[in-house]
Amino acid sequence: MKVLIEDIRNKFSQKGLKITPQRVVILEAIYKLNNHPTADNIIENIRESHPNIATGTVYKVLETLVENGLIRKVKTDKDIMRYDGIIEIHHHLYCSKCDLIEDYIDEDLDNLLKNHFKDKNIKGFKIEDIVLQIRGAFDKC
Amino acid sequence: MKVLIEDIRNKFSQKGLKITPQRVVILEAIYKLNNHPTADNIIENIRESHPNIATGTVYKVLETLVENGLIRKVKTDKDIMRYDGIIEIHHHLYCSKCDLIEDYIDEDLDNLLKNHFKDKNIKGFKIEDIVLQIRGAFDKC
DNA sequence: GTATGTGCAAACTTTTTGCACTTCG
DNA sequence: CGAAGTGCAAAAAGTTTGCACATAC
Repeated sequence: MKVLIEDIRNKFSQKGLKITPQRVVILEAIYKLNNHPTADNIIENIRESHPNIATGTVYKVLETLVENGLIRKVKTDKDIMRYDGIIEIHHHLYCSKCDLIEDYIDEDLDNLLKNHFKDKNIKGFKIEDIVLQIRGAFDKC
Repeated sequence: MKVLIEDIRNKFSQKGLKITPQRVVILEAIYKLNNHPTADNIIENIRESHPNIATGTVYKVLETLVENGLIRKVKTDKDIMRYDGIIEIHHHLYCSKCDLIEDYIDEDLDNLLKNHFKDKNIKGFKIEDIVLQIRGAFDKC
């Protein structure tokens, strides 16, 4: 994934967020790592270029990014939070043998779901979005 | 939900697990609470009848139950683990306004998915099960 | 009787918080 | 300059661990 700093700066501006080196480097790391990193993965990754960044800052920045829709939290059944730089709706393949979570994009599937829930609505509940957790095993694992 | 102690005891026996009062009361609590309780919800619930149970024991029992397929962990984007007493495949409605997670059962949907993934398989990945995270808002919230 | 399970308290991990200091715009 | 953001260190919250004791079978 090609990551342009200029794009990242624009995203912050569009949301009215101040552009700070910490925010830029954190969002850049999420895009580069692009395998649903944990806060720790991110810290490790940016320590090279930014050794003085504080853990608290990283968590605060991540929270800000989530609130502003620049990243998403990924649901897992571990007690470590993971983050996703892709904000368009997509699904996740969870490996049952290791911690790998891969993205899965499938427009046919999204259309299928859209049609299904157009006919059949859930009473007392208004759907905002649907994400599939597809659990299984990667051949490589 | 009617919870029969005898059923719970049988489940433990079938898995070769010793029947202890702690295990019985914990599984019973999960069935009774049936709203995807946290470890804390469970402890609170059983303290009335079982005031001396240790936190560590509750976590160990929960882990044993998960390993033996008697309960499931529920994926959330909070850092608190939640548990589900329903082990058959079903989907979840996540409220975007509060912490409510409701079960959603839809056989038509399951058939739709089965057909979709029969035709279209994901290369390098063998699907074990699929759970939908349906995010939205309950009218009551 | 023996393998398995529990209680307890301490430790560990991840995340949050408060406040003085700094920086962006 | 002023509002917003950061660093730091302490603490909170949730979970795990190790070991002596207790219990199920």
